[in-house]
Amino acid sequence: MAIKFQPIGTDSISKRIAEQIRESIVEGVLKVDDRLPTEEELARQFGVSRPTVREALKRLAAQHLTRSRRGPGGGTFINRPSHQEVASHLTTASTLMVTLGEFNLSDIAEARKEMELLCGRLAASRREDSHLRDMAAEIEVQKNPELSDEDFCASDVRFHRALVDACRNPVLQFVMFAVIEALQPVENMIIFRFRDRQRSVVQHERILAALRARDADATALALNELMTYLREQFAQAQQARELRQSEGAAEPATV
Amino acid sequence: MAIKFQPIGTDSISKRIAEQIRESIVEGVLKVDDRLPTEEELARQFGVSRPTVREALKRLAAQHLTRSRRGPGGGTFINRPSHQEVASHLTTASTLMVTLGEFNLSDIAEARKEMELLCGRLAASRREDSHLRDMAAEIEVQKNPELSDEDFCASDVRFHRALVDACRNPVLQFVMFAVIEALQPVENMIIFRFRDRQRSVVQHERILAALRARDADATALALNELMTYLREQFAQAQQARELRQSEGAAEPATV
DNA sequence: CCCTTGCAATTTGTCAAGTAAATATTAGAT
DNA sequence: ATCTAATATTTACTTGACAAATTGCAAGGG
Repeated sequence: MAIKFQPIGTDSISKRIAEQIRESIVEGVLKVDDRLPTEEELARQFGVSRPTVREALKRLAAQHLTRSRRGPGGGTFINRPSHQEVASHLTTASTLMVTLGEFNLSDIAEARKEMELLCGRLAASRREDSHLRDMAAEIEVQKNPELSDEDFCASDVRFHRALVDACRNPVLQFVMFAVIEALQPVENMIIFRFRDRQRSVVQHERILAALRARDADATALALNELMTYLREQFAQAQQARELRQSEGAAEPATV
Repeated sequence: MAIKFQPIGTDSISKRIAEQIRESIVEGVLKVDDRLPTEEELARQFGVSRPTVREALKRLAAQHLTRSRRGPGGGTFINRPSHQEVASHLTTASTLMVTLGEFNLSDIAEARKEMELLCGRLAASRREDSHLRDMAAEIEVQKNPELSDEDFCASDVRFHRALVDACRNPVLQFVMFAVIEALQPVENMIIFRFRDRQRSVVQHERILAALRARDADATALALNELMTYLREQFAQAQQARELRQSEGAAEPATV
């Protein structure tokens, strides 16, 4: 008898309570800014103690599904999921997956290349003058030779975010922000010892010119060159990092 | 005096504790499968009570950063973030954002079209025979006229997942699963009253044939047709839904 | 009459101590 | 030697209480 019984009460009470409330939200029973009953009332309704209810609410709060305020008129409310919060959540998750080696750098770099190419093509026809201004401003920043590596990298990220913004599709923006941000710490730590700033700036200017001319093919071409270049640098950097790590592992005392 | 005072200790203790532990994880102080001290010990170290520590741990558990087991040798451990868990998290978040109108359908449909086209192109050169088999199997399922609308839709999702799998980039797979899944409930509820199954199956077969021939352009062409067709159906469905909603709002008693 | 100040009520936040349940280890029994 | 039962450890949950924050109202002063 190798029947697969379904696990019954394996999930903890607080988890099941959180799950129940979450489902009420996605099914529309609880709407945005609705107020839940007080913790005491919830505890009574679920037939559990208040700390248990609180643990469930903390689970939901950790997912930005609810917020709580003290005092009269306070309580626990259903949150509208904001792009930023969910995106930051996604970003930290993806960053963690990179640092733990769940995704490797070349996979992310490839995904970024392909998706940014896509955004670039769309942006060529949809960009507004404001996007061009933002990108031009970042290029000016990047020309400053006094800039620290970190600041240069931050400006680079802003440039690419402006590019992605110009494609005017919220879903692509959402995803790309996470991908770009997930790569940033690595860029910060690794890339710049190999990277030629001047070359990046020239590429950025080519991209900007192509976007200004609303030329999708030229945009894709310039982006493709930049991304290919970046991927090479990544590969180099990753090799260097792996080398350093193995050296560090062999001789951990030299810290 | 319009000085902007910075909020001081506004964050709750449990939140700050969770934050501190989370940072230890991302900074690599705590590694995967490391065991945290017992709740009692943590409470002592942080100088707070055990329920407070527990709330912090529940926050982390909700993000799949930790897991807990009872008994000796039990405790709280650092989780390796699994693709599936994080993806499911992302999926529910994006589903919620769709249902709450944070993203609209046409934006998602466009993003899906563009990204799936991209996956298709990559898949043309990278697909394995196993992917072709999976897709062929789903097409066979879809040919069965006895199939319920729901089952047809589920098979459709599996077909597209197999297609995305064939591009062999974990990051793209990760993102696409969330996008495809986020659209599924809507497809389930709306699409099929407008959709011609036969036509979908024919398109699927064209895509499969193109992939089998490793012809990226043909794959993209076939996918583009299918996706364009789908987007039209979406637009139609959305209009119908909006119409129904406004009617329902005008006459809410007829439920 | 209006504005400020302070008090009270409400609700989340935290604490304390203890019981229940699960599970790995160890000792014991067959 | 192998299976079983006791035990210790650790999380899961309960009960009851107090602290802190925030809002609304009311009283007092201009």
